[in-house]
Amino acid sequence: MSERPPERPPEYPPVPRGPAGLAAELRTALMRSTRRLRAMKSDDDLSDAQFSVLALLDRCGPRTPGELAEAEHVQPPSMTRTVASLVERGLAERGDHPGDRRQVLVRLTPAGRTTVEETRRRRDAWLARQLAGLTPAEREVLARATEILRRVVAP
Amino acid sequence: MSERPPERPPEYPPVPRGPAGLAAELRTALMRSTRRLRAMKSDDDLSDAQFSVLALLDRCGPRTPGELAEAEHVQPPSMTRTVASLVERGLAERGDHPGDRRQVLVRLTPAGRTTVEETRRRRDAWLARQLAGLTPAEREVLARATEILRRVVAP
DNA sequence: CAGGCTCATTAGCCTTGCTAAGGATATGCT
DNA sequence: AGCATATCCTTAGCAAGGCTAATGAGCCTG
Repeated sequence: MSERPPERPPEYPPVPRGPAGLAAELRTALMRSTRRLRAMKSDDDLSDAQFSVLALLDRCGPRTPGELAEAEHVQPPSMTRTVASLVERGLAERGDHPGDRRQVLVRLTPAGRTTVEETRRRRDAWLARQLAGLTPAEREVLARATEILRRVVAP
Repeated sequence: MSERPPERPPEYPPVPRGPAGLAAELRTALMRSTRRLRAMKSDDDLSDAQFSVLALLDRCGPRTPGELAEAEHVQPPSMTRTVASLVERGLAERGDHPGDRRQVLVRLTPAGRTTVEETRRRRDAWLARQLAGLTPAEREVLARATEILRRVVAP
């Protein structure tokens, strides 16, 4: 087996074009990119879970905790906690659900809306810098890949 | 502001081609894809952190905890714990470092090698099925995007 | 050979996932 | 109507996996 391997890991293999091989390389690239993006957040930032819910509320409007849990692929108690942390910070608020008093409608506060926009800008800054170093043709490939990914992993 | 919004969220906007706009849409697509992939793991599977280290050891050969921590963008104590869990499961083992007895070399066991290959196959299966439904041209776009992402987020 | 540095580990905290269980409200059946 | 069941959110308690601070072993420099 490999004893002490070379200092620099081997060059990347070419990306296969068939579904199985492509899946392996694409998955790795997606995971690593996401990890890298995640690492760019500052310490006093919102957590991932918090920001994700905030962004969802911003994009889709008021939602019940159950809907949020389903959208985030999380169990309801986890969402209860995330929502509670947002409410504590004054970024969201719970309100009555019209017509079903078991349910609750979570909505952004004005502060929440501001925060989501600021955070988004900040988180995108690093990636935007990297993309600025690419050629227009390369950005075109990424833009088209984005569209394909949206469909492939559509909820 | 938006009161009870439409049931179906609005159609996705077109993906901008400039760095800033592209960054926003690309980041979202990456995050969501990764979340979706992550959700595909079965319950008795390795955790993300565990699998990631196992895969790294498989790809790059024996490494010290410190090197692993750096590669995973994690603090050393976190890696100590992850490595410990892999050792407990019999998937990795600690061995002496030649020439520096403070350090430790973590390496895969044969069981670890088998596990990483199986897990990889299983995790890729879902994505491969989705990709099989695309046209060759679309897969070509994803393959080229993979190559670009590798460079963009390179460690 | 003494002091300081590096590496791994331990201890202890926090967040965020989970399941199980509980309370309030809605719904459906008789 | 009245009671059983279902649905929805929440509470309680556990586990995983981040983090920092502190510890101990081994290396190295002056």
